[in-house]
Amino acid sequence: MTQRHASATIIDVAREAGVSKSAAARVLARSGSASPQTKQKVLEAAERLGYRPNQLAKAMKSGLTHTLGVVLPDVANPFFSAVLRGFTDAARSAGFEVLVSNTDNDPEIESSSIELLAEKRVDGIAIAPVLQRDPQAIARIAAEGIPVVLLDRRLPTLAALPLVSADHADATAQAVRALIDNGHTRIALLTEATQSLDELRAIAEGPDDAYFALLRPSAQRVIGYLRALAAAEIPADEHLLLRSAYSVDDAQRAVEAFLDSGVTATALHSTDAALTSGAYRALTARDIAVPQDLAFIGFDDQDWTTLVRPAVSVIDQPRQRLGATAATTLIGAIRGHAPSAHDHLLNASLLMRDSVGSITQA
Amino acid sequence: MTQRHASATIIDVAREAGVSKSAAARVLARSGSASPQTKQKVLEAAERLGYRPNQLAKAMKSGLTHTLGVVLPDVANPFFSAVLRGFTDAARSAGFEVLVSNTDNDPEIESSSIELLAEKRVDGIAIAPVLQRDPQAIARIAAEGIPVVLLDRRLPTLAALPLVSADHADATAQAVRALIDNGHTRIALLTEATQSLDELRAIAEGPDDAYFALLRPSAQRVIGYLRALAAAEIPADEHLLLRSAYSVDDAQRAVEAFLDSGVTATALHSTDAALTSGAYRALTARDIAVPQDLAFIGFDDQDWTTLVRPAVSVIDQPRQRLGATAATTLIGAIRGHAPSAHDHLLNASLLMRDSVGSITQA
DNA sequence: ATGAAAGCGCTAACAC
DNA sequence: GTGTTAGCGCTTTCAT
Repeated sequence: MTQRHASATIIDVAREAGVSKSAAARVLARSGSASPQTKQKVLEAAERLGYRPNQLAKAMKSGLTHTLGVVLPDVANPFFSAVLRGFTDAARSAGFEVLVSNTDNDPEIESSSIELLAEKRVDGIAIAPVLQRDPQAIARIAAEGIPVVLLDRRLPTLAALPLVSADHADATAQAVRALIDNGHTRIALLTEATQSLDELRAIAEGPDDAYFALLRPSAQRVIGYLRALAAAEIPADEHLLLRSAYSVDDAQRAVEAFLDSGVTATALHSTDAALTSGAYRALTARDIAVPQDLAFIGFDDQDWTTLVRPAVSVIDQPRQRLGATAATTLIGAIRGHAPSAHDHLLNASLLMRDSVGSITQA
Repeated sequence: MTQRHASATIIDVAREAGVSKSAAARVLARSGSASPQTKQKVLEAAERLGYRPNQLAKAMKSGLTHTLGVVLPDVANPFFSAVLRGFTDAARSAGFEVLVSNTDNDPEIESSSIELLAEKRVDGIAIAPVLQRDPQAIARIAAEGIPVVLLDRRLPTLAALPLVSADHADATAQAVRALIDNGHTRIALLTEATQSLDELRAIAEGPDDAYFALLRPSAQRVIGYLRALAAAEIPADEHLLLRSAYSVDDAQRAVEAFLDSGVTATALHSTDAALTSGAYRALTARDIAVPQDLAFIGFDDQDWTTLVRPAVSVIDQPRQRLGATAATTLIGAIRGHAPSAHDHLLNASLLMRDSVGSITQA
């Protein structure tokens, strides 16, 4: 079989330099010893031939490809594209390249992507997993000892794998506390969580952190809301929990319905980027004056939040840092030959802009 | 040397099945012939052992990694993240995985990225190149016969390489024509091109397409503007060419300065995503009523353009399709063993929304 | 139909 | 200090 783009091999270099294969290999890999003359002859020969080491061959010997895999729902989504940026930056500065896959939240695609990455012998994989009951592919590679880190979300059945995510509950709690500090007590929350208020309250109040940790981000955020309210002794109100599917349109509908319902609220916090866009659309569609009629805090520092007026206050997740942390965690596990132990919960921060006003005590 | 994550090899499978290595290889690769019994024994053994083909070894033999490289300025930039999405989708459906690199428009990073991809023996590389005078790394891999396609921009010294990009001149011309059709004649253009009006006009009027093709996107867009004006017999006016560096802030400053200058214009078109954000900021800062005081057409279908009011009309580049086309072009070149010949200029489209009004003829 | 053997490019003992 | 050799996992003649 002829090689496709026959570039010079170490053998070619050795022949050109008039030394043995291993002599050439030694100087090219800066390992072992070689006389100055040999060194020079080999280096010159390599230069002349435009020698380029074949990392495939190196990987076969060493078992290390210096390649990381990252499996995400969609790299075109601003959140994940920022995560990917952080991931590739950290990977590259440690000498790793990265192979990306999109899953579109399809479990089939996810598992085939993971299999492919494993066949390509990546040294580790970061996955923002599709939320499903039986993530076999992930479980399998993890069991085989390939370093894996979960991104953004955890799966109940994979509780043992390290997770890198924002501290979702705290993120939302920060927003709610800020609203409370500004005098708000009727605070609506737009969420895609589907659990009942009672169920969520039980978790929020319960001491069972293990159970909490297995919740999806959306639910953890509601927990943060409930805890912030409780800390301020503000009762939670079923009617202030606005439910929406994960889509801009549905979020808009949900918020419009709420605004039309007559339920009173002085503030609104949306707990996700898409929901935030939908909520904002609803506010404009219903001509709500922000922050006079309603204070508003969105989620994720999207471009548009500073382009509109008033500029929208948001909870900002450290997106790039999430990616970078995932990469370094993985690399640590690869280097340390030990499974990367614990979770990394990074703090989100509140970017206070002009969409929140103070309520003067009556 | 011990392998890192020793997964079963074809030898293990052969032993488990009680056949020879080559027998196992044949059934596992569905090549050559094997008796039904052998086939079954091998398949079962593979299943039992959780055999996973080692693509590294396959690649060593075949010289094909089924991996594509893509080198972009920044995957977190919405334009490039969409391009990347299209690229990975097309790659994956043809059985290729993709390795990404960010360059931040740094020539050093670009060339080292390319070298690394070449060392990993990717089958082809798509590059949105840093605009520089001497792109040695690209020239080198291209000379070695590795399939390369340029994305979005061309380099004068690499005129021979195929390019996949939007038809920049036509994109801008579409916007300008739409403004003209709505009665505008005083149309300002925000650009990062640095050539003088005379220089650009010479190219716009000249028959020298070869020279035009080597211009950077920003300049090609101005050419489209000049041609659209010329077609309507509207003279170009130096004062209507607003110059800005490639940044939101600088664009804002440029537009604000223009608005403050007293030069009259009834329409503005910004020729890039960042410039569009900056221009929009300036319009809000100066309280310009759009479209009454000024018609506005932006560039790239960014999220916020439909969140603000009035919704901003934009020129939309087929971002994902650009990426997908780059991938299929590359794959064609890989399969055909022939250098992918010609360019692909994809058409942008005008998304007419509410930021353009008609001028009633006086 | 099946097995033996060579070889892709590289590294690492191991002799000399 | 240098060369010989085996082998990473796989495909592919080539005999049998």
